[in-house]
This record gives sequence, C-alpha cells and structure tokens, in this order.
Amino acid sequence: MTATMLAKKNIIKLQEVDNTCRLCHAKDQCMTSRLSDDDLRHFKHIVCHHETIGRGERLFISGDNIQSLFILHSGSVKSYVESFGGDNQITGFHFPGDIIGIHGIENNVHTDTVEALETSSVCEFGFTNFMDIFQAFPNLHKQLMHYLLKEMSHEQELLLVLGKMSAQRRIAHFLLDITSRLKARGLSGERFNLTMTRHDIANYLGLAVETVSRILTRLQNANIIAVERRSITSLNHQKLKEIYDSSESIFGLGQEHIK
Amino acid sequence: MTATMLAKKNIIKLQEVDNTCRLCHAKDQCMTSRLSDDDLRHFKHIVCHHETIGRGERLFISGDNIQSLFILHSGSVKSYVESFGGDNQITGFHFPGDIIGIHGIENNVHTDTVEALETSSVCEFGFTNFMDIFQAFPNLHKQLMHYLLKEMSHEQELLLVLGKMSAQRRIAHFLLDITSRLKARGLSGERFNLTMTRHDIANYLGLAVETVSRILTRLQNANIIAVERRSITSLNHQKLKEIYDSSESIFGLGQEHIK
DNA sequence: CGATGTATTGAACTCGATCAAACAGTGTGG
DNA sequence: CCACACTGTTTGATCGAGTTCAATACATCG
Repeated sequence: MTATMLAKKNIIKLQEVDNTCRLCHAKDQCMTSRLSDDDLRHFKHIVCHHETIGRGERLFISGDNIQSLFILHSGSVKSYVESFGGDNQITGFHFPGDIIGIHGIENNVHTDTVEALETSSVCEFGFTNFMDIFQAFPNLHKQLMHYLLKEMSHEQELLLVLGKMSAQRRIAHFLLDITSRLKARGLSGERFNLTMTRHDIANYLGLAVETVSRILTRLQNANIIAVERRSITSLNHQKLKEIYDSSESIFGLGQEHIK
Repeated sequence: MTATMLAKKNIIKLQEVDNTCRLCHAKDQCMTSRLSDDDLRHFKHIVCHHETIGRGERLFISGDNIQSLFILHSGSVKSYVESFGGDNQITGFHFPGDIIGIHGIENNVHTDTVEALETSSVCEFGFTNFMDIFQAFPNLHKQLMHYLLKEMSHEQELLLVLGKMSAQRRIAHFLLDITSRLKARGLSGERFNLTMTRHDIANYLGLAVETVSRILTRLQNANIIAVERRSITSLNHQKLKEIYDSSESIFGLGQEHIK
C-alpha cells in the first residue's frame, strides 16, 4: 500500500482524534503534547487518520511525493536510503512518538524509505505546503524543527560510528542508543525485545550479519548482556559505555576462554 | 580566536555591507541572492562584520554557544564532530556561499567544530534567537531550511558511503562531490586544487591516509585522474561515476602493471 | 641549510568479510 | 501431527581489503 493510497482513506472525526490523542500510550513522547491547546486544535483539523501497517510494508518510498507527515503511534519502523548499486543503508530505527517523513520536506519528495519492523500504526497528517503551515503555527514549526535537528545530530553521531569505530564499539553504540530511547519512553532499558533482524542491525552499523552475531555472543560470554534470539536481558549499561568510549579495541571479552 | 571574540569585533556600516554583497564573488552561491529586496534589507541590519581566519584557525568549537551564523565568503573550511575517545569525524567540507553553523541552532549550542583549510573569510550575522528571526523573515527562514535539508541529505549520502562502499568508491564519491560543487560555483571541475590534506580526506572517508594515497595513484595509473600533490588535473568524470556506481569492487585500475 | 609537516611506497598483519554448513524457530499443507 | 519449506541465527574456516608499521621522498620555511 503506497502513501498515496493511505492519504485517500477514511478521515476520522475530530472527536475521535481527541480521544485518540488523549488515550494514546505514546502521547508523552509525541510532539502534540508540547503544542499549545490552541495550536493543537488547529493541528487536529489536518489529521487524516490512523493507519496500521504490517511487518515489511512500507509507509512511503524514496522518490514519492510527500503528501503527509506521520507520527509513529505504536510499533517500530526503519528508514533507509537507497543507492544506485542496489544496496541500502539504514539510517535509523524509530519508536512511538517519533515523527516520520520530514526528510525531503523542502521539495516535497521523500529522500528515504520507511518500512515497518512489526505491525505498527501511525497518525497521518495531510499537508499541502509545509512552509505555509510553519508560518501559521509557529509552535508546530518549532517542534518539527526540534525533531529535524535531533535527527541531524543523530546522523552526525552515526557518521562518527561508521567512520571511526570498531565492530564492538558499533554494537555497543547500537545497544546504548536503543536502551536510552526505550528508557525515554518509560520502558525498561535492561530487558527488551529487538524488533529488527540481525541483518538490519548489520546494515545499520555497516557490518556483516555474522559479525553482529559473533559480537553479541562475545558480549554475552563477557556477562555484559544476556541475549537470546530477539530478546535482550540484564544489560550492563556501565560496561557497554566503557566499550563505546574506549578508543583501544583490545578486548578479550571472553574469547580467550574459547582458545 | 574563538567565536565569542569574533562577535565583539568592529561592526561595519550598512553601506559597506551593501557593497560587500554587491561586489562579493560568491554572491551567486549565497542565499542572500535568493532573498527578496525587503528581506535582504532587514537581514543586513543584523550583519556583524566580515572576518578573516587563517589555516588551522577555528570559527567555533563544538559546545560553544551559538551567537551568530556565518556564510563562507572565500576560502574553504572543514566541519567535524568530536568523540569521547578523542577521534574526530569530518562531516563536510565547505566552499564560498555555504552557510556555516546552523547545526545545533535549536538549543543554541554548536554540535560541530569548523576549522579553516586555508586563509578564508566569512560574513558573520548576529542573532539572539533564531526562532524569532524565522517568524519575522519567512523567506530567510526558507533559505536556512533549504540549506539545512540539503546538509541533511548530504549526510545521509555520506552514511551510505561510509557504511557500504569500498575504498575506491569512497574516493570516487569524494572527487565527484568536490567537482560538482566547484562546477556549481562556475569553476572548473576538471582542474583544481585540493585545499584539504590527505589526512583530512582519509578522515572524512573513514580510511587510512595511506589508502587514500594509494588509490589516488591507482586512479592516476588508470588514466582517470592526473594528480600531483594537491592539484588534480584532467579528471575523467564518466569513469569516476562508473566506479562510484559499480557495486563490484573488481577493479584492475592498472595495478596489474605493477605486478 | 636543517627542521618540520605532508605525501608516497613497501611489507606484514589483522579485523572483519565471505564462504559454508548446521541449527532453530514458524508456519503451511497434507 | 508430522514432513517440508522458509527465514533468521549461530558457528567454524578461510580469505582479503585495508590498516599499521616503517622507511623514504618532497615541499616549504625559518
């Protein structure tokens, strides 16, 4: 199902939207909670609806015209950029409350593709011209700007990770990033399920799947994490941070036991 | 010299600013050329001055409060993010007309450091609150937004390069990027001087200096470029593009001659 | 001139990729 | 309920692109 198709679906009534937001379990993370009542009222007039997408389905594709903006309501998605050669680069994973689809806002064409990692739902907001909206609702604009810049610094950090860090540090970065974002959502950062495959993690970090798998088991042998398939339990935040910060890549990590 | 020191220096008169812009050789690349006369008049009221910095000097440092925005008038600079471990990652090289210092605009703290690659000059614009300015001058805002998003897609492309591409493709990307940006400025894309060191290029592309050097000579042996120290001449755009686009890294590139 | 920063070239090594195989869940349909 | 296919994960063995170490060359400048 393409974004175009989504945009034309049923438009829910304002009353329902109010309830949707009031009862939303992601409302604390959602930018709408930081809008004034007045702005929020205006904002809700442009709500299209609430849509569910299944694992593997794409919300929009790089090159699509931007007709709307999404806020992730539940589930998780990945966003990636595509290259000529056919290989993609995952640029981020997103969780409830995250704003989806602002890259490429300027000339109204998506620069990335967004795909669901599990059954997920989004709030869709139809815009005709983002720039006009910005002028009409300064606070909304500020929130979008805030998110845009947060995304940007996230990408800069990823550049550092991809350009300079060893496989261990990359994995440490990934785990710390995920945990901190889950914590910010009031979830446990020490006991959670990964919704993305090893392949996704590998792609995101510029590694091979096998390397990801190997390092996860290494971290497990070193008692830094306990991992079983998609579930991570009892994660040692402190030690992971040490790995992430250490420029030396001299890490036994329990592999001497194997020898 | 820090940004703080710069900000307190002599403020030139409006008339001078007018001339500065009118006579500026980078004016076609500068966002001011895309502002309405009215906006431009307002914008010039907040011009601080025109400052020159030498090679190695920094315009601002990651963590500095943002007191002003810069537009590169002449020369070239690099911007980089710093990590705990002490290793930096260069996130971009900038040429005349480029807007410098908008990352971190939101909470008024620079997220990156900008350093001159050669003697360069910038136009400095003092702001107290960017968000207010945005509301007052919609067109100015649009231009900044435009640049911000351009930066963002540039960073996304770099993510792809760092995450997925071989050393050859990285170098090809770098050369093509530089040439296209020089061409956009009316300069020759086939005959130019690199203002950054091999070390800078290596850092930017996540490679070792030696690898950069080796691949440049390989490209030379394959008659794709002619390189002598910092000067690049007779660059074969077509062949570079082929290297950049090819997912296979099977490239003789003249190294069989050596064997 | 020597001194310093920058660039090239060679040789050896290593980290992570690639190849290959086995294993574990998860349906799906007979 | 089991056989089968299918996808995702782990583990082992080997290989190679790019790093690291080391030596040399080259340019610029006091």
